[in-house]
Amino acid sequence: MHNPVALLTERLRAAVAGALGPEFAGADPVVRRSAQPRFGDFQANAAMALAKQVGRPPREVAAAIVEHLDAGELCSAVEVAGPGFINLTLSADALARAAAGLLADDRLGVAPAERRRVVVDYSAPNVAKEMHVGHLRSTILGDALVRVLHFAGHDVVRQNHLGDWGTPFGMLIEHLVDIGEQEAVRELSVGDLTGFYKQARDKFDADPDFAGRARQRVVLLQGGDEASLRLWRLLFEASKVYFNTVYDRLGVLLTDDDIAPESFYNPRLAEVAAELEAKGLAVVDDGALCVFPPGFTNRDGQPLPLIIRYSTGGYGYATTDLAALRYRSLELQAGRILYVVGAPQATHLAMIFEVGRMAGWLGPDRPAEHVPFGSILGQDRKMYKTRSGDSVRLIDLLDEAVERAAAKVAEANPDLDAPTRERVASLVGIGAVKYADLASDRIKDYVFDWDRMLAFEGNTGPYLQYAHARIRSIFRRAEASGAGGRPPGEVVVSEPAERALVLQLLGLDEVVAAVAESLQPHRLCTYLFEVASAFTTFYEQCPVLRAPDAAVRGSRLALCELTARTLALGLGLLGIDAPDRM
RNA sequence: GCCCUCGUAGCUCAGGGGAUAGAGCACCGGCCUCCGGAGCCGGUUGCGUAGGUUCGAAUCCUACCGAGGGCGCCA
Repeated sequence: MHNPVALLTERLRAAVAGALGPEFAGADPVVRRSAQPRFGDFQANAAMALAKQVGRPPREVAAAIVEHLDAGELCSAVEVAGPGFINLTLSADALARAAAGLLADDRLGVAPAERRRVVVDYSAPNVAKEMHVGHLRSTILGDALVRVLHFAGHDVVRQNHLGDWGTPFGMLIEHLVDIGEQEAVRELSVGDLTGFYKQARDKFDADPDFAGRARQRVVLLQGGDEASLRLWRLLFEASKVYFNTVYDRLGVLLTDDDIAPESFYNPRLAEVAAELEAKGLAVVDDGALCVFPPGFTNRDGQPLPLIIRYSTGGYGYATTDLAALRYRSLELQAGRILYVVGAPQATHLAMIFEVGRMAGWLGPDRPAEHVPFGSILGQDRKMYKTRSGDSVRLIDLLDEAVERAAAKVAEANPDLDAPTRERVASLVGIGAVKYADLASDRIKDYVFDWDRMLAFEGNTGPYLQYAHARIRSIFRRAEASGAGGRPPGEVVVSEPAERALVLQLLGLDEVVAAVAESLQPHRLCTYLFEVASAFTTFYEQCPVLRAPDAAVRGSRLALCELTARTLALGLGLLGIDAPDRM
């Protein structure tokens, strides 16, 4: 245990119980990083609230807590300040011991969480349809959350809920028949999905004959017609090839094993409908089988239905979503089910979850959570589009990112050989796009801006990658000078910049736990940026290679090592690679 | 009409019960012959509005204003 907040909370908790009686043993001491250095490293803010409860002056309560506090080997100073804050300053020894602990720990102090099976639904592109910026957020956020949850110690099950079923497939299959199987497969697998879909759509709208064939084809397909299914599989497989090239480019963890498409649930739809009916939850309304979860109303204030079975007898996405929810809960045995899906689907998912609870598939011990996110906007504050008004193809966006990054990298470091430069450009370009997406609170829309995301200054991916590469270069230089960089020495914390850096490095456990709980990767981004900032100050004020003596030099190299590892690990949890040179 | 989300510095964003609200960019003025400026220091400007809860509110609640989104057989 290297997490100072956790350590101090434990000690303060005992002190509160000692000072005020065992009935207060459960009270949260409210330990936080201090707002300013003159208030110490941490502060415990519980005394004011507790004073109210026990009817004693807050400073007196704070003093009593301090009196009962056993933190001698942790703190060099403990004092009551202001209205009743308890300011805690960690001793240099405690900081040095904690830093040494981090250095010896592959997990850099991150304590494993109580293991749960967490199902994460994300990405979910549509077969025979282009991946665009909307899929970008779900894919990147989902990937980062999967990595964080896994590292935190959970058993993560990825679910890529591909859109591969429904009415559009009639027209897509007929279009495939029209242009020939080989040509269709070629177009789709190389990524000309926009053209393919649009042509089918145009014919559907313009040609009544084609539209009729398309409708007929849907009936055949959903009726299990083998010839139609074979054509449908062609579409599916070709699209999968394309999706995998995009995923590969993006560097996300999704594989074919994670694909659980809509069609996977087809055999379960009738079952779901029957179960909801049997439980008395679903009723027929206007010929459609519906569930009316409480609390949802339509325009006219009437109860809003979740339609389980259309009056035509077909099933829609609501039923598929319910079948998926049931599968994840009962068959995958999920302890937590996450949906990384855009904010506009909030009402739909809330209804799905409510029905899931009514059906007994969800409960307090197995919750489903919507992880909503906002839209990507252009500089005009409207949905990010190309100049011609089309949605931006994800693959084009990634190409442009790498191209722009290549120019930046060539400028920053002209000495890199061509293959390295190419590799670094890819890591920096993709990293920049990912980081820009992850760095602000996901619930808000964010403004897409190439210049800002690729800047080497500010809270950006390239800045953090650069910070990491620069630290690695210190070690290369140390080794080249023959003085030897490794193994790093024993940590000694004396300078203010050193203690600030160590304090920051000790915060990883907290932030990883916070991200795993709140599902907000931007907190990790903020943390990493603060690590890099603290390092910059340290590097500015504390000579490393030209330190006054070998012991100080060894200690500072150890701090460099810890910082580099923290940055690399943290970026890795966001799905971003940190090259050793760039 | 009802519901959801958002509104913090000129711009892009953190902070989401605790002390004097921060960062990057932009602007102005200084500094450093520095381990690859990821430079450093100082200055200017801000919590949409009005109430309420609280020892304490940018943070929680209510209303209003503004922006975006959703609201029955598409997914």
